Amino acid sequence: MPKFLDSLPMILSRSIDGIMPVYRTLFQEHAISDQQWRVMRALWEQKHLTSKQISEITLLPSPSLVGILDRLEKKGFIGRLRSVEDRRLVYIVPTQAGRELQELMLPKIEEIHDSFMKKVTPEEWGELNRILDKLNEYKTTSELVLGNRV
Amino acid sequence: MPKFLDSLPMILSRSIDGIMPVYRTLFQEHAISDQQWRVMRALWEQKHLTSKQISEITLLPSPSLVGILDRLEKKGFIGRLRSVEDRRLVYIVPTQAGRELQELMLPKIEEIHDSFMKKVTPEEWGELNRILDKLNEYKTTSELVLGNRV
DNA sequence: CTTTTATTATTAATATATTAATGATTAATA
DNA sequence: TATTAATCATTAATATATTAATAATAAAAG
Repeated sequence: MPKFLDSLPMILSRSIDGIMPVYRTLFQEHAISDQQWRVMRALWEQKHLTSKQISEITLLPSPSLVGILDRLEKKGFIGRLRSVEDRRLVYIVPTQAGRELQELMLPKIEEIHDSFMKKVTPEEWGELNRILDKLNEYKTTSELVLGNRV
Repeated sequence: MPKFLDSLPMILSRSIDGIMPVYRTLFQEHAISDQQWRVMRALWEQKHLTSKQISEITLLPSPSLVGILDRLEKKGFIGRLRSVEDRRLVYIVPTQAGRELQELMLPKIEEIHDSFMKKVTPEEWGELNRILDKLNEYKTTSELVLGNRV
């Protein structure tokens, strides 16, 4: 009988609840939210992205993204550009102020990341990734055939 | 230079995004939310709890809890009882319908839990918990003295 | 005993998540 | 080509998260 607090959703939630405040201190210094930073961070690695691509990269749901992008646009960190080849697409691009924010924040984000990496060995970090991947693997064909439900 | 997608918040978010839908199918069959189930589940293990205790156990923030409890009360799954010894406290108790819901859902929740447990070895499960705990350990005194920021 | 401080649940304001639906546009098909 | 189906961004409605504040009550301090 697994205890509630030891269930998979709870151990992951506790972990996130412990980790995010460390980042959030930095976010608050720049008056942006977790989600808003996720978008800016995604734009760092690939200069311009459609709304849908951002959703896939950041894991932020499309309907939420509309408001998040609205607020980033209002703050002057991004711009929206309607595509001419496919008029359904909207390209999101960082503004000058957006790029400055990225360059200001990214080093500190990496500092925080490093501070977490120092808490575990590289082997442990690899194990963590591998185990989480295993937990998220889809059921195999044989399991399906045997009628096992998830 | 750690890639955005390999950062700690992102790997945990991806994991949760992969795991919760499995539970959510069950939740939807009973027309309750993740959070509403968390509260009912907490009440299973300890028959009556104050709002604050529920918040600590479920990791749900107190202000959110007010609405969550409102909706559970409206659905007839819980009741609120003002304490007589300390009139600041409100005890939350499952109703008959609430207990029936718990008994209906808990076995299936445990089935889902078991299906996840089958994906990893007991050693891996232990490792996962241990590594997550390590990542959430507070900085040591020596780190603080050395001026290392998190 | 009175004033101050803490605690509990709650409200308020804003941001985000979830699910379903929609308008505009493009791709696929008859 | 005309119609149908698919895609993208968005809206809408409701639920939850975040942060700050508040009313009621209790505990602590003077």
